[in-house]
Amino acid sequence: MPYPLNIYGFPQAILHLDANAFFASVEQAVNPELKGKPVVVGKERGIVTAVSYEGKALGIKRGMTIVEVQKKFPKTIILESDYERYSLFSLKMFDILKKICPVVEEYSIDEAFADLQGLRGYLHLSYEEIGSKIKEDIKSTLGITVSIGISLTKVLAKIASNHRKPDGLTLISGREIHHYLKDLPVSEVWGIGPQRAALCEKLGIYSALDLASASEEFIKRHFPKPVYEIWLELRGIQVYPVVPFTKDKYKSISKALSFHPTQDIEFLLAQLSFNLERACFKARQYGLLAKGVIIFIKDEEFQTQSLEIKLSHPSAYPKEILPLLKEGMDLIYREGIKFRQVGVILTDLISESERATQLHLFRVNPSSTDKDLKSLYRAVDKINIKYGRTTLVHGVSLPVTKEKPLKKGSSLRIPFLSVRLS
DNA sequence: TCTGGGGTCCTAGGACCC
DNA sequence: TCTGGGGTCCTAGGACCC
Repeated sequence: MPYPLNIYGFPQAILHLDANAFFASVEQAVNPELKGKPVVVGKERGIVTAVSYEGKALGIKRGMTIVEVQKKFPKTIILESDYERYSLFSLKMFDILKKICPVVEEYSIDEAFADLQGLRGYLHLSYEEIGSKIKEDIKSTLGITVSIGISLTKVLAKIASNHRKPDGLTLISGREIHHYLKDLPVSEVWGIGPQRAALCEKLGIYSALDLASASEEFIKRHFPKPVYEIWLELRGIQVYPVVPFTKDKYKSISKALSFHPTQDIEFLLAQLSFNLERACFKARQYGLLAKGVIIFIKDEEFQTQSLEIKLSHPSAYPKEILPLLKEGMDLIYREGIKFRQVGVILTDLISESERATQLHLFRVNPSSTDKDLKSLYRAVDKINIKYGRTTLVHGVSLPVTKEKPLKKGSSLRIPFLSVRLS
């Protein structure tokens, strides 16, 4: 098993931190009475979004319906999720991590990577001691446990943190890699999903070690680039860097909702319009404008069709964009076929300030309609933030809001906006 | 759990241009 | 006018992640 690099120690190291059953753990930390008991989060959605380890031991899994849990495991404590609380814990958890290792990539609400290169000498601690310290600090401060993996690359660090949990600490050095890959199904490697796993199997690759042991030439011939990168990472060669910037800019913003399959074009357009409104609302909240919009529809067989529309100027205003989407919809809608989802993606996002600079550069004054739109939507946003997101919608979107009417809601049409009064 | 929503990145094929 | 090769850019659709 040739591992050409990094077998003599740890010239570089990446740490992966994974909070265990995060949402449920936070609830248990906040309310000590829940400790040691099966706890499930997700009451408001009707399906399980997180399960405490006590619940997992009983056999409760993510995605189960709440009703099923109540019936089969009546002693389970079922809670609504509280994202603000989880975000706060997440923030504090990452702060603790950053205090010890400054180069941190916040990967998701409950996961992070850290670059440990050079830290041993600086902290006078071994990698193992660094990992232990992080775990202890998080446990004593926040009352939750995390699993930590340390290895040469992100992919290996992921495997390490996953190796023992909850509350695990696993180091994988270069010369130990094959021990950890030997019995690991290839489908459990980060970046190998169902499709690539199936391709692996067809080629006689079953374990992560099978993949790592294949020749470079073989990998390049049979797999797309991402798998080649994973192959390198499995062999201890860093491809994916730790990116320590907090993501504050979106590259795209999408909104889509599923519904019972239908061919009712009015309804599909309403969905499209409603999704556009939601996406634009989010873009405006972030001060972003889109230069392009993609619309997509999924039929009953989950086949997707999409169409990209370029905007003549950056916008986050449904009034301007909607007519174009209607035209686009005509192009991808097929008569006699039922669809289960339509969605929009705002792409090529730029910030409003960039837009302003561009206007300045080209000595173009924002037209009065531009300003009107801006102030109109500013007012709309204000109302929707205060009274609920479907208080003010475009008339076209109305069939969607009718689908789930607000209590005591009635509606009133004004030229292109509809007002729901409650 | 045959399929929830919101993201990112990759790729194959066509258009267009020397 | 036709043929050929090669680069770049764009678009639609996949695949994967949490």
